[in-house]
Amino acid sequence: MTDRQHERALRLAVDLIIITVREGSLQVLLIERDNEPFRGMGALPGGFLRVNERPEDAAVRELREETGLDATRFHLEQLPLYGDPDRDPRGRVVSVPYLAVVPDLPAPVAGSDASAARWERVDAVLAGERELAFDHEQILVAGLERARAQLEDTTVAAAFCGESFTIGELRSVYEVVWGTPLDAGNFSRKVTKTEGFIVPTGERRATSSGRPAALYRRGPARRLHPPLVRGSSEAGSD
Amino acid sequence: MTDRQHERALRLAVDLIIITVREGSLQVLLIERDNEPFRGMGALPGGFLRVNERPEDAAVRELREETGLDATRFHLEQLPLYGDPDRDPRGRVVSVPYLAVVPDLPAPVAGSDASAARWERVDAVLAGERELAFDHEQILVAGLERARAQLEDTTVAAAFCGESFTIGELRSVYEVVWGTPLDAGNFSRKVTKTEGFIVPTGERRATSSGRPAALYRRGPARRLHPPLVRGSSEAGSD
DNA sequence: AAAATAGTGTCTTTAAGACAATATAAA
DNA sequence: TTTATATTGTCTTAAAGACACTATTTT
Repeated sequence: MTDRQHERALRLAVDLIIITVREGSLQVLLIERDNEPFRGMGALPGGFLRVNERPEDAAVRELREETGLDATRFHLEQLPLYGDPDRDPRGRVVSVPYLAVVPDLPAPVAGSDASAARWERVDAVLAGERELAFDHEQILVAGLERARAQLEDTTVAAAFCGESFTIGELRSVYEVVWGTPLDAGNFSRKVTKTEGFIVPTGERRATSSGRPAALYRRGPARRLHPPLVRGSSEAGSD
Repeated sequence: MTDRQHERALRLAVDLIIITVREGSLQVLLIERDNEPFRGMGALPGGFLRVNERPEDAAVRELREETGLDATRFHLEQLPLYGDPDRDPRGRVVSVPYLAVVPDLPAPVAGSDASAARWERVDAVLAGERELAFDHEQILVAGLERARAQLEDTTVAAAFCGESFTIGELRSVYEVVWGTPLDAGNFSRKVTKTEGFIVPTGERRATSSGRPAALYRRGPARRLHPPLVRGSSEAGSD
């Protein structure tokens, strides 16, 4: 078998699904492509793997280059790759998606390469208001489903919050990401009784109105047993 | 940025973690390498992706070439890839693992390419009795953990069994894969009451001794809710 | 006081898990 | 009859879920 790699060299790309909860909605970090193909369309941040570079290192580097974010502060989870031969018109590009869940950050773009990086509402993107380049919508959908599943049996929801947060804020993360209301009382009991999920700081925070809530920070536990199952509670305030 | 891919071309390989329950133990399909590097050592079946080939198609092709098995009959699940720059002494090779759970098959090797394919006990391999090439032991361990987790909330255990099977055989799959005994009565109730997991054939099968068991085949359900949780029952026959 | 949100009490239901009891076969 | 495995019964406990109720703040 002859070595004809030069005919159509295979390249490996990393793509980043960076999601957060902002302004009461689930949002994803997108860049605007300023090169062909798909010029002007939205895309997940990402880029090609360098020779002798580990995929995860490439993900951290690309995120910094394109958005100014420091991914070493977050947990990046590698998801199954996308490798259809014709998924990229530029040639044979296999994409490795990385998922990160981050708190509401002040501004995604610092003094960065592609300064067109910005948060966009996931519901708007999936409703077709913002068309994504390549198969990035498909990759995004898979990443979202993964994140939703992760909320069930990991403590990753706390990664959506800042350093300290109230139980109501944490519940809001679940509600926004899952798109379903949860019973406030039952949720409160669940997270406080799950060893190591959240630890009280002793302080309180006054919200706009109502009784001020106790503040917590993320605990050492990373897995939730028993899990916090989706599609459970239907009760809301209305 | 210059295009210097030819310096060290990146290749994508697929590796297959094919596991089964045979002779009362969990076994994995391994080949013996007859080329350098790692000549004579065990390895997961696999090989390089061809240009314009989808990764999953490559997995099916390599499995057939190396072991004679037809992977289109099984469900192949893609796992996170391994891409450290120095994981393969031949060059820059990124490996995509695929996991498949199969019933006890008559003989893995037909008239195949590498006729050295054979089932080996997972416990023996992990005990170091059989050293694996590359980082295949690490890949195997990740695949096994994935399979164990899948037993919890999917019906994949039935894929370890033949066309028809008894509840006891299904339970044995769980016990062998998880390495823990389960309570026969509780297990029986759980799987029969989970809608769509197994459907009775109406027949019975006489085992070596004892009351003959009813036969079932796999049902349409693919997910288990509520899940069948590991580390649950400690009770066994002794 | 009224409104709003935080957090607790309590009841019901579901399911897990332990383990006894029964059923049906072979030796 | 003994032994072995299958299957059902029953009780206990853990946890989810519904929802009423109390607590503490702002307006």
